Amino acid sequence: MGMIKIMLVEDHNIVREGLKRLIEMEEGMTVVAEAGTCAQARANLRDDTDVILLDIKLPDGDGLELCQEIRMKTPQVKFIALTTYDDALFIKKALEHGVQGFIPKYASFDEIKSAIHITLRDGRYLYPGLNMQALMGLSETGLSEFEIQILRRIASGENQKNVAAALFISISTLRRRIKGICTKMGVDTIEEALASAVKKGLIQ
Amino acid sequence: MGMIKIMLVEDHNIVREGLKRLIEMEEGMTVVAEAGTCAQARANLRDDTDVILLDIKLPDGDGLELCQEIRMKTPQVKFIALTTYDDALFIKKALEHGVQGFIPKYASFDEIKSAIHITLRDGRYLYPGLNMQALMGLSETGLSEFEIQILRRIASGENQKNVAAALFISISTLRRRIKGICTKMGVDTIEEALASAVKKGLIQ
DNA sequence: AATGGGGTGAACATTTTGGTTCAATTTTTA
DNA sequence: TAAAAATTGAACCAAAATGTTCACCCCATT
Repeated sequence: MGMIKIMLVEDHNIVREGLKRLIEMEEGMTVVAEAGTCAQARANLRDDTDVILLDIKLPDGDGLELCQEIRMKTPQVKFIALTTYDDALFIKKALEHGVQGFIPKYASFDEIKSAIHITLRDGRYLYPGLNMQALMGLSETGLSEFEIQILRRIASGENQKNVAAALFISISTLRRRIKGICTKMGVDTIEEALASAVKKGLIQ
Repeated sequence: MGMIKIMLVEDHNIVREGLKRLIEMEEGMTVVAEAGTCAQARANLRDDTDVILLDIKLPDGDGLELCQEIRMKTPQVKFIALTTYDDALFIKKALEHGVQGFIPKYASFDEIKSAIHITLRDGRYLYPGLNMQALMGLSETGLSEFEIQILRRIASGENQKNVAAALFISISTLRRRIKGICTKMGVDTIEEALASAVKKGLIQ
């Protein structure tokens, strides 16, 4: 019959066990596999899975790569990412990796249930508040990929001379871009910009 | 009878609902109150609560201040903090605010149950792995409160001149401390140190 | 063809930060 | 107490980052 087969990939046992009990209490849903790491997910994946509820951040790697990998093997499976408010910026990237649904952890279980049903029916689902949040998060910074590259390199200890060389721009331009970054982020120093960028998950 | 009355303070609805179901399934435990924010926690607090399972990070403030506040009113209540691996550094601070128990979110529910029982029996509980993790976390950085102050100020956009003045040390000493911070953190630049510190939750 | 905007690079001066050394003071250790 | 070590502050210099101005090129508009 039409039992929805769900796999849980989530490193927090509390969340995973809680979700499992909640799902098992529902009619028409069952948890067929669980994993707390990317490695476990690869091992425990079952071909007949309908939906994978996936935590983006896993102890042994990025959940998104895992997602892309699994979709090669089992294209029919739908992914729903469990995000936190901090992860809103990842939505764009997650979509590129083939995640069809997004639901924040602060959502209620009823909302998760409908997320599962709607994702299976329509092939996609975006939690109502997330869309705006993501846009807000992006417009707050509005940084281009290039500007984020600059931040990443500075955050990894390179000086401006090397950053400019690595990105094939002059020191002048680099300085202009840094100033632009600070303006966009509404801060005064590159240090403040870095702290803010890390907080927002723009750089790892 | 000896029913343990539990309050849940946790902003992620999934976690909270899951915990609630898990607890309600247990003999001898019941959830008497819930909250997703500090404000809700103040409003929903009941005098007869035995244990509060508390997420440190809440949308409208620090769970630790809330903890201290509630302990004034209802001293008999025991607090168990739900931490993530990133929060290990907060253990020391949390202890000062009167948290008696610590359990990471990646612990299993069975471990949470025993955490609750042991905290009530002994007045304290520390998840086995956390102690070492916390020490590792601290030894990884080993930064003093003063050094963290420095990072915080630089991260908020102050230049070294102002930081030194604000902390009543000379520029020479400040520079020495900054160098010490970089050495301790194993990085080359203050920018890299900042990025790392934000990642580790040392500064907000 | 002329105009103007956006982006880039160079060339200054100035400020800020980092490297090094030395003297004075406090704290620890023998 | 005396010696050694750690901490602080000052001075000087080098390096890096920032402020400012100007010229150039590309491209779209007129």
